[in-house]
Amino acid sequence: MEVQARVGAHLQRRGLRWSSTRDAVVSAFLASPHHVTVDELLARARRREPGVGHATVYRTLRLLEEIGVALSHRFGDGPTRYEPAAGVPHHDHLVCTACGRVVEFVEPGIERLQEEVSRAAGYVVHAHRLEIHGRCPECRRGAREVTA
Amino acid sequence: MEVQARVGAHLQRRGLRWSSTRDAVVSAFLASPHHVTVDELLARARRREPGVGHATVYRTLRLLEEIGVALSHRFGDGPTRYEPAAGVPHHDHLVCTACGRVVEFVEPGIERLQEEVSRAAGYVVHAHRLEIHGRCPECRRGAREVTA
DNA sequence: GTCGCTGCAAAACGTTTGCATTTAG
DNA sequence: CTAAATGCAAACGTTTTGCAGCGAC
Repeated sequence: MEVQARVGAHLQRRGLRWSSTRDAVVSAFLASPHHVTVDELLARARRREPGVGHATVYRTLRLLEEIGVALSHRFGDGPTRYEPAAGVPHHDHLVCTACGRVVEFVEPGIERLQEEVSRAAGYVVHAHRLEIHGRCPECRRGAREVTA
Repeated sequence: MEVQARVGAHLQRRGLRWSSTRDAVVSAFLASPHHVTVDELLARARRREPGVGHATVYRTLRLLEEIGVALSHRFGDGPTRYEPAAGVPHHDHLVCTACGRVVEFVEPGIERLQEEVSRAAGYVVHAHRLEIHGRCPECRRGAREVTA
């Protein structure tokens, strides 16, 4: 597993350890769809390691972010959501304001213009984040309610 | 004052009232720089009406957002920040990851591409939000620390 | 045997809400 | 007089932290 190896290398380099709990959380993360919440991850990790506490999930996710394997987003209100950063090309998000569904998209032109703007302002870019909020096609017909 | 009139009209239309506390908060908001926090607003409002509670600031800000006079942003971690929505053209934000400074910019090409992406996906856009995170020119030279 | 990791509970944080009271209309 | 608005404190949901014990190396 590519990602596991990458995580392992970082842990070793920093004198950190590989535990079965950590393995359960990382595996849960890798097996999850994009934009999972900590609670969803906790439930999945507990299927393998029933005693996992939620603090551990938070701590592990922070580690994965530092390593560059996970990305976090806060769409609208609720809890922070996580997605893989490794092996997944950069993309932006379309968020439905009615049902909460999130769609990913890539628009090279936008990426390029962002680079230009940043360069012109003299910034060294670390990250960027674009969210478009609107009603998705399904929610435009019929009174579907908020689900996610 | 244009904005005050707009707020007044909405209040009347909805059977809401214009109190001196509300006036203090709205004035504080209008007199503040962009991207103020609730705490900053509270401090400023208290200069005129010392007893204001923070719940009132939150409630008033929510009202201003509903009316379309204020916009909220959550850059990175901290508290929600507010800026005027009326009379200020749409813009995006460059956030310095070192000092927290926020610069506004407009890039019509990005706006246009966002519209195209949304239309292609069948979404009806309500809002969009683009943040670019990086080191600002000042923070690139010298080890300036996080301030905001 | 070290020192990092863990679960738990408690704290922290920003925000919202319930309620008794005040106040605008 | 009615109902909206207020301040306070308590509640909320999410995330972080302190700590004593456990477990990897």
